[in-house]
Amino acid sequence: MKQPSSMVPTFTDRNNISTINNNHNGSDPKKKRLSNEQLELLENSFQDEIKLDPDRKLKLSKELGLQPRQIAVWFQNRRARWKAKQLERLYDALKQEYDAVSRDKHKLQQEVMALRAILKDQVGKLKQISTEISGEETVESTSIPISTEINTNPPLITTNNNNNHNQINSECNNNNINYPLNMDDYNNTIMMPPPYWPSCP
Amino acid sequence: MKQPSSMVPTFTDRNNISTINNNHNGSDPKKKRLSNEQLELLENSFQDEIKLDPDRKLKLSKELGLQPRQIAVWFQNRRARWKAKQLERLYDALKQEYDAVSRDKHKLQQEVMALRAILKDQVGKLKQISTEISGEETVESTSIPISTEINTNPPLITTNNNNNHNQINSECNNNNINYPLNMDDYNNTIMMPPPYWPSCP
DNA sequence: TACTTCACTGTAATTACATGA
DNA sequence: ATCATGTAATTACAGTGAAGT
Repeated sequence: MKQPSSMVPTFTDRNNISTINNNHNGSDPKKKRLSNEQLELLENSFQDEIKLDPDRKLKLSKELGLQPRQIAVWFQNRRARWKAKQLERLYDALKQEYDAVSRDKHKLQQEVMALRAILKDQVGKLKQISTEISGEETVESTSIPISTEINTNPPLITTNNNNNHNQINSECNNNNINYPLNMDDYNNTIMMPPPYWPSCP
Repeated sequence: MKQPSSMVPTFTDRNNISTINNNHNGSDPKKKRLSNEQLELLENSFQDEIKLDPDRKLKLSKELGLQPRQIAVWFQNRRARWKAKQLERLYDALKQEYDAVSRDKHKLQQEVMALRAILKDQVGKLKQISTEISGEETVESTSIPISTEINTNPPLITTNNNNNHNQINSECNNNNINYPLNMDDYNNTIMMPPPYWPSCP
């Protein structure tokens, strides 16, 4: 139905894929992406120190032929990216811990049940014996403590079995509509209709 | 009806400000913030459907007086933001689950120890009695199962006791240097020297 | 039929700018 | 001034489906 194709010249320039591009270290008026060399130096500098003092800024500015402003901006963006990545890592680590503790809990539940069974058995024996004798010393410590209300639930939180919440995107034709996106990341995990953003500040 | 200067008090009126400044380093104001009205409509549309089909795009484009391209870009960025927020929410939820399971585990450990103590006591009694009698029926089920190697560790992962990994930033003078940023989020949790990015092959 | 191209979608990463503390 | 954070826009890549060959 929609086949006008009379739109403005589409900007879908997926051409000029010069594989290992970024060879233009000269003076392009439109130069957007930083060259690999520049990136490498910036990256090294970042690894060295996540913060940028004015001296370093000026030094990098000269070395890379970029405006000091660009250096500052790059560092700010880099820190933001790093923080986002950090959250991701944190999540993964926590997930592992959670799984481990979950397993432990399950094992302990099994053990508690087993111990209770044994204890019951022992108490029975003890009772029996003490009855057989004469009932001289009735066992008094039959008070098996009641389990202190622990959730015997299944994992409860879904947390997506597949750990990789990043990059899945393989095939996800949910219905007839083709969604090139992983709905995995959208409707997954738990509740929450789209969250209506922190709507003012 | 609607005052042109500052309507919609629900949002911080940044659009007013944007009319004033926009004079940076000798560049014309190309960057444009969307008006609150536009944002509201886009936001509502986004809440309605996180994905943008061409029809809606055109419709919004006309309604808001924006290029279709801008609508698409806005939705893309909005999805990215939403996903980041989602990860944050996921983390918080998982953290809560983790804490709950941790508590359960601890309780179960206590219970196991208590049960073992009782059992030991019972077995002792049983043995004593059966010895007193004559030793006719030595108790055979003395095999208390060995705890199946469960970590009795403290939390192990730090995961920042304070749940709010966002916005802490209160005071974190780690050493003498004062970092205006929450080093909480930087050097916290675990290992990992700054991660040396996927160095772009 | 299969293969290639085109037009478009999407994500992910980047760059740059704006604002508030 | 810096920084964190939110935003807008750009770039690069991948996937899809409808032609065109």
